[in-house]
Amino acid sequence: MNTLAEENYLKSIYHLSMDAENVSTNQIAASLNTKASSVTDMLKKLADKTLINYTRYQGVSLTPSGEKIAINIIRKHRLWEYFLVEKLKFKWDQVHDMAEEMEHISSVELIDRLDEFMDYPQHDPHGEPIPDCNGRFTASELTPVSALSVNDSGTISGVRDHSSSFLQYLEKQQLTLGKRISIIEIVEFDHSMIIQMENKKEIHISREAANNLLIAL
Amino acid sequence: MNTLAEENYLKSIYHLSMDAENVSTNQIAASLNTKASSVTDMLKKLADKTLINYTRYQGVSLTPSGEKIAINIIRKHRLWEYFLVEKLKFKWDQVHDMAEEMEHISSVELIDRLDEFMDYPQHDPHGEPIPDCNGRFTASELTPVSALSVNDSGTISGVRDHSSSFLQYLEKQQLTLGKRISIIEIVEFDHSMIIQMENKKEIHISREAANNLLIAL
DNA sequence: TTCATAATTTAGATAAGTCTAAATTTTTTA
DNA sequence: TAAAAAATTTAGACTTATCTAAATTATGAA
Repeated sequence: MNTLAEENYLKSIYHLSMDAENVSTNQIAASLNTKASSVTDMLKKLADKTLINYTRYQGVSLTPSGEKIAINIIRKHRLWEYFLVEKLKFKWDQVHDMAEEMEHISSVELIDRLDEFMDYPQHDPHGEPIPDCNGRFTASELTPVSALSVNDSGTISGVRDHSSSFLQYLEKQQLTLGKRISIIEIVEFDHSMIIQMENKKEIHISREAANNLLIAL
Repeated sequence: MNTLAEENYLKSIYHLSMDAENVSTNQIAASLNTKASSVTDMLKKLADKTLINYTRYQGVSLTPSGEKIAINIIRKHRLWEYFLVEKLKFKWDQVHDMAEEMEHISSVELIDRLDEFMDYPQHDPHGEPIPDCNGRFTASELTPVSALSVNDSGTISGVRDHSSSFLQYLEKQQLTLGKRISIIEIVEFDHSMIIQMENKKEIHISREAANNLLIAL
């Protein structure tokens, strides 16, 4: 088994690998709120266990076994988030920190039964896909609202920013998962957008918000 | 907040305090599978935090704040055990190790909502009482079967030994919580007992088993 | 293409929790 | 009640994961 710290490093490397082939020491340090020197120490340890590919000064990538562990942690995180929202009625902006602890509960059978109990959900409360018990999942093709043009429309299906301030803002504007929206106007000056909800209500959102709100076309 | 190790020490001291006023270093070491010297180190630390009363060579007891923490961990342990059995359909002999990890999830609101989700259960799957959100609970008066006399009867309401071997044995004999039994005969030679189930079936159990099976009269 | 700057690694230290072996205190027993 | 035995504590060491400060390597701008 792996320690809690090791699991957090693997998860962080996995997430950072979405954006780049190789992940840098500083990126990991920033994402885990530690110092680069601490990261280097841990990278050596993970490389010894062949969970990552690491050459000094060159950044790292996950090996197949490292990736498997990372995906399993992410599966647990997302299933527990789903549980917290669907069964315990938490709001989508409240569940991250709790799931951060729960993702380290080790039992495989527990998580498989939880999955079954909730009827095999496909997405967590923020629209992220939930890997199945074999680690397989399809990262659906989502587009940021900021990439749309006037008259385009789609269904809100995810967020890039999981901060509670952003999630609470969306909640207040009723910009929640599953809602259909269409683009009414794009303000040339600051790239803010006016969007229309199904109930015809119009909402004005910043470029920043549009960039972090994801749509299925 | 307290570390995982601290929480486990407090819980152990709490349980051991059921049998004796003051708990000894060796008792704690045995219950946590560590060495007495490690226990001494931790006792100093817990005493510094005023979670225990400790004088060298004299054993320890919990302070009110230490007891509060211990009871909270036990509440979490028992609620998660209930969840695992009632919602995820685990057997009563499978849940201890999982709950041992889950009891350290810190969120108070999480555990209170879990309690509500399950409709405020009073007992865990082994018959142990579940403290409420204020830490209050009534340790019901249970009698070991071994203390009964011929013709006495009662309802199986708890176990002293939580080992999976004992629990599996009980399950196989259908000696599960809620079943009514009565004493038919006590064998003088080895103090084993012949008991009768509601369906008239007779079962022969050892003194050892009778000692670990608890009855509400 | 060289040199300043940024990124990364190494060296050495620290804190938590554990251990073994030795020293001390308490308890038991003769 | 004094010695032997048992229980407990102390001393010193180890591991994991972290840190700061210094050294090294890589990168990018002139």
